Amino acid sequence: MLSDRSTPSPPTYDLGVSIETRRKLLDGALLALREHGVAGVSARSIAAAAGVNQALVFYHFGSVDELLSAACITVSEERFTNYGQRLAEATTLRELLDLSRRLHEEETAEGNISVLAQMLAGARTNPRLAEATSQALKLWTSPVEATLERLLATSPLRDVLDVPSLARAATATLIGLELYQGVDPAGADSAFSTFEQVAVLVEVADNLSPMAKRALRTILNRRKPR
Amino acid sequence: MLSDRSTPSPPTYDLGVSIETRRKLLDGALLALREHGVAGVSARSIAAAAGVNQALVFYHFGSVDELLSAACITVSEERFTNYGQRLAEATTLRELLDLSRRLHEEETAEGNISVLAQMLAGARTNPRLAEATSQALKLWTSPVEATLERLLATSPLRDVLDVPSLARAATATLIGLELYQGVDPAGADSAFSTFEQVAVLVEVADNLSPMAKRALRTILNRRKPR
DNA sequence: GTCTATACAACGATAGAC
DNA sequence: GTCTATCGTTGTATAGAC
Repeated sequence: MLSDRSTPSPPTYDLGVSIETRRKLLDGALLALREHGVAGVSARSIAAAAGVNQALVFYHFGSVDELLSAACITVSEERFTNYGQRLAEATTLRELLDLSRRLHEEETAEGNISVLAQMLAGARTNPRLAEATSQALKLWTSPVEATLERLLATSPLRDVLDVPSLARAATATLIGLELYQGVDPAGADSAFSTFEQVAVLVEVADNLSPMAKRALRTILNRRKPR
Repeated sequence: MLSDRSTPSPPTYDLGVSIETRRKLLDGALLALREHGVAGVSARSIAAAAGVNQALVFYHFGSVDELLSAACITVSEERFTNYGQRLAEATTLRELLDLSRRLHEEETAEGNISVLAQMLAGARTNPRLAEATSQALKLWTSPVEATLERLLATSPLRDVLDVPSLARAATATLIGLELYQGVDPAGADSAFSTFEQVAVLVEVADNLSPMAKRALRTILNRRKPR
């Protein structure tokens, strides 16, 4: 962000207010998705959440799917910057784990994981949503992937646990837990703790003595699936 | 199953064909849910999939939500029997893991995991679906939970990895991966392999020498979250 | 760019003939 | 129990006034 300039100019350039409206629609889409889910989201419910006219959905984005796609990608891009910087600071698996928990709590509280989960559910039967969600998900996994890659660079687990796959598996688990939350909040919380305990197991394995590491690698490779 | 009796009697008691129709509707609901997702499922799409009249949805189940709920619970109950028996045969974590993979492949192929995922997505904004999905999910986790409980009875991991939570975490992961499959099939596959590798890590930890087990337990307890 | 008005399809749900 | 027919609502999408 550049430092502010003199006069209290209006928030945007005011090209006929269109940019503000686009912004409202993008936010409204996320709000509606969180409130009604992919099953209940519509041009009307989005417009209501955005506080604008329903016809503007089609004027600015052409269709509801297109708006949902744009909203999902936009929010992911905005979050991505924040993520990358904070994850770059982690120097051990333990720090990464602690940081991940905090980031996950933030995103869950803001409803962004919920948005992703709903988009993924819609993506199963809607190619347009699938395309957009795929892009959005890459934005979320890539900083985690980069961090893992860095921290596991010298680990014996590296050629047993494929790093990109590990990042994806973790992402999938967090999304699964988000959905689980809706039907069993207490159970989802304790499941989350257990997920973390298992992650600690990875960390422990990574801190083994050189001899123990070699032994572990042998065992894991012997049982490598597929 | 009792052994068959003499005459080739009709498949059901034929109380005006109603039971057959109910069955068709239940199957149709699952089919429609798999094909159109929770966002696109409707009384009409279900009736089409079932090959019956649309009005019968309301005659037999009162509402679409009610039918979806019944379908989800019914398919889970039917699967539950199969599961319980096969899981009871596992005598080691390794066997449990292999069996789980096979069961998961079967259920994914039949589209049952997809149904569960779509129901969970809908459940986030629909209390009726939430109630039903909660019941259905318990049917899936409980046999896994019982098996884990049995196999980990004497494990040092037992008071660190809460067994019911472990079963839930695994379920959530499988559901998350199912959704991931829709936007990145190759990525989801490799993520699944990694999930299994991590599971093997649990198994390895469980096979440690008594002394190593104690040391591990100390580490894990020290880092117990929350 | 934004609004009102409207076309038209699909939705849940019910009434009534069979 | 099952069907046809239909009501009222809500959905996407567009035309045209402002």
